[in-house]
Amino acid sequence: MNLKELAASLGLSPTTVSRALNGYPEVSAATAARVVAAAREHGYVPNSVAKRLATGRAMAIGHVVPQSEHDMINPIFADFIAGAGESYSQAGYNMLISVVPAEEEAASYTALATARSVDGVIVHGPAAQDPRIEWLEDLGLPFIVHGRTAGRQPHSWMDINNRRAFHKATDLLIDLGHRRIALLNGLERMDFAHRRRIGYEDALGAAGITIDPGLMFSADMTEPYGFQTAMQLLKSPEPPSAFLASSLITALGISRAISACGLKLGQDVSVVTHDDALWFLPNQGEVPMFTSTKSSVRAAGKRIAQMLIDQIEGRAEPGVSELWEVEMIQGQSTGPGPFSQNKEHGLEQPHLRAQRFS
Amino acid sequence: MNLKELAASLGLSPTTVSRALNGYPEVSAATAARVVAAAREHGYVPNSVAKRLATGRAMAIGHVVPQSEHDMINPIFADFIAGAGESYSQAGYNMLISVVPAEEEAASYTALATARSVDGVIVHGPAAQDPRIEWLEDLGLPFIVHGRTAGRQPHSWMDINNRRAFHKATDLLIDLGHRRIALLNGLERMDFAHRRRIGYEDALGAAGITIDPGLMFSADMTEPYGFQTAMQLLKSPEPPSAFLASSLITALGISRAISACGLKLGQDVSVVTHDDALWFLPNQGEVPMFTSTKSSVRAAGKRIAQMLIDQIEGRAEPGVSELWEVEMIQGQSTGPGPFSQNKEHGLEQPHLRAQRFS
DNA sequence: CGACGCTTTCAAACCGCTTTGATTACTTCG
DNA sequence: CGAAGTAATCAAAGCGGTTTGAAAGCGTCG
Repeated sequence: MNLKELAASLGLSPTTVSRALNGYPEVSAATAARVVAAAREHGYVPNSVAKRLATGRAMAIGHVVPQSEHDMINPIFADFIAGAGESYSQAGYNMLISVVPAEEEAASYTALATARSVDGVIVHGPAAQDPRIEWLEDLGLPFIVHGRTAGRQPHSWMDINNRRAFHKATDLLIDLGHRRIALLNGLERMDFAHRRRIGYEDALGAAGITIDPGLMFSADMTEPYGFQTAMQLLKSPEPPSAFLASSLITALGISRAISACGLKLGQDVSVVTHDDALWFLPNQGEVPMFTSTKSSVRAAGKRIAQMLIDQIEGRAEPGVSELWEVEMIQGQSTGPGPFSQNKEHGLEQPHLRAQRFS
Repeated sequence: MNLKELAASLGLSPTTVSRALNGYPEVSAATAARVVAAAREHGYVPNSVAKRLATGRAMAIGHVVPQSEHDMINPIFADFIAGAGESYSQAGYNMLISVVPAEEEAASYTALATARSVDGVIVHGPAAQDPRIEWLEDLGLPFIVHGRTAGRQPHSWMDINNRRAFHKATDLLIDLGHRRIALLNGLERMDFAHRRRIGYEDALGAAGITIDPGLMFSADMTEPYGFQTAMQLLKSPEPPSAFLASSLITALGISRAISACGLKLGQDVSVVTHDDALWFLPNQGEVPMFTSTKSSVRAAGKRIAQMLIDQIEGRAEPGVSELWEVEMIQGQSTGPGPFSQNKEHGLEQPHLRAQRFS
C-alpha cells in the first residue's frame, strides 16, 4: 500500500492525502480525519526512502567508528549509543553506524555528506588535536563532538569537566594524607585523558608534591592494564599509597592486584576512579565499592543526540557547548594515607563516612 | 554535482553515465573510462537516497534493540556490532540501529519492513521461545538470529554450542574433583542461558551428582551479581568448591569475592567461565587468568552479517544455520577439588599445565 | 448578479537515480 | 544495393513521496 493507492481508495488525490497525513492546515478537518483513519486501517507507512528523496532530509544521524588497534567500540561507546538511541527514536531519527578502517575515516565522512545519507554526525573520542572538526566544517555537515578538541574554529561540543574532576579526585587523596599517587590514565593523545592528567598535575603542584613521571601511565583502559601496572608498582621499592584510575574497568584490575599482594583496598591502598556509570559495572549501593567521579555516559549520549537534532532542525545555533560537572561519590576504596593528619580516621568505619558531595 | 550535471558536462545522457559508473557492458570501454575519470575528478558520489528509491534496495541492515530493565545494549552487543560493522562496510551496507521501548519492538520491525528502510535484520538475544521469528516471517523481511529459539519454523541462525560448552566445562570441574559446583548463569529466559543450564545439569547427572537448586542462579551478567552471589555462597554452611559463570564480567565479581573471603582462586576455589573475548577483558597470555570456554562474539558478528548479506543478495538460501564449537582454554582459575583422585595435582604449578584442548 | 476572497482540492513538476524501449550509426551479408 | 544484425547511445518512464501553482466550490458584498 503506497500513497497513490491509498489516495485512490479514498477517492482523493495524493496531494491531499500527503498533506492530511503530515498535518498541513490546507486540508479540511473532516477529510484529514478520514485519511488518517484509512491509513491506520490499511497499515500504511510512507516509504522512508521516497520521503527522504522528496524532502532532502535523511532523518538519520551518523556515527563513524574507525577500527584500529585501539578499538573505539568499547563498553563506553555502547552505553553512549544506548542513550543517543533514546533521543533518536523519540524524534523519529535513525542511527547509522559506520565501522571503517582508520585510514578510510575521512573518506567515510565525505561519502556520508555527499550521498546525503545522514543529516549530521556525532564525533567520538576526540584527540587533543583532532582533524575531524576541520573535515566536517569543510563538508558543511552538522556535528557535535562528545568531548572537546583544541581546534581553531569554535564547534559544538558536550563534555564533562575532566580536568576539574581529576583535580578534585587528587585533592581528595592528598587531603587523606596520600603523597605518592599513581595515575592510570587512558590514552593521552585523547583529549579527555589529556585534561585529566592536567587536573592531576595541577592538584599535585598546588599541594607542593613533586610530579613523578614514574607514577603516570597511559594506555587503553582494560582490566589487565590496571592489574599489571598496579602489580608492578606495588612490588616496587617505593610503592604508591593511592591510585587514580580513568575507568572502573581499570580500577577493578587495580583492586585485583591489591588483593593479590595481600593488601586491603581502602585501608592499605586507596583508589579513586572515574565512573562512566556503565550498566554492567554498577558502583552503587549504600556505600559503593569505589570512591569515584561519576558521570553517566549514557545520559551524555542522550543529551548530545538531542543537541544535534535541535541544531539540525534549526532550534539551536551551531557552536553551542555544555560542560557537565561530575558527581563525587564516596565509596569504600579510600582511606587515610601515610601522611594523614588525624590518625583516628583509620578507625572510622567507611560506611559512616558515606556521603555525596559535589 | 549530481548525475544530470555530470552527464551534461560530458555531453552524454544520464543513462550512459549511470551505466558507465555501474559497469554495465552496453557502454563502450572508451566512454566508460572517460566517465569514471570525470566522476572521480569532480568528486561525484551518487545520492544514496535516490539510488535506493530507484533500485528498491536499502543497502542497510537493521538492528532493533529493545530497552527494558534488562538492558540489551551491553559490552557483548558492542563487540558484536564491531564485528558486524566490518562485514557491512566491506559490502557497502549501512548499519541501522533502532533503540526502542520494549513495548514498541513489534511495531518497530513492522515500520522497518513497510518503510523499506532496511534489507534485512539481525535478531539479538533470542528468548527460549521468541515471538520475533514469527513477526519477521510474516513481514517477509530477511533475518538471521544470533542464537537460536524453539520456534516452529526453520529459520536462519548462527550460534555457539552453549550446551556442549557448559557440559564440558562442568566435566572439567568434576574431573578435577569438584562436586558442589555453583552455576551463575545469565537470564534463563534467554535461549543461550537455558542451553547452558541444560549442559551443566546433564554433566552433573551423568556423573551421578544430585542437582542442587540452591547452587543455581540466573540474573543479568554484572560484576556485583558475581560478587554478591559468591559471597553469600562462600559464607554458607556448605560452600561450593567451584563456580561456573556465564560471563567473564561475572567471573571477575566471583574472583573478587574469593579474595574478600581470604581464599585463593584456583587453589581453594575454582572458577570456569564463558569468555566472549571482549576487547577490554582480554583473558590471554601464556596462562590466562581464567579457565574458560571461549568464543569471540566479535567474530560471530562478522560472520552473521556476512550470512545475512549473502542471503539478501541471493547467494545463500534462507534457513541455513551454523553452530560453532567453543574453544576450551586452560587458565589459572582451576585446580583440584575436594574429591580429587590424585592429590599431587595440588602441587603442580598451574603454568606447567597450560594447554589448549578443544 | 458578477466580482472577490477564502477554503479545499487537484494536476503536474520535482527530488536524483535506474531501467525499459526506442533510435541511430555502423557492419555484414545475400 | 537493400535487408538484417549489432553496438552505442538516448529519451522517457518509473521509484514513492512532497510541493508548487492552478482550479473548483462557496459564501459575501457592492
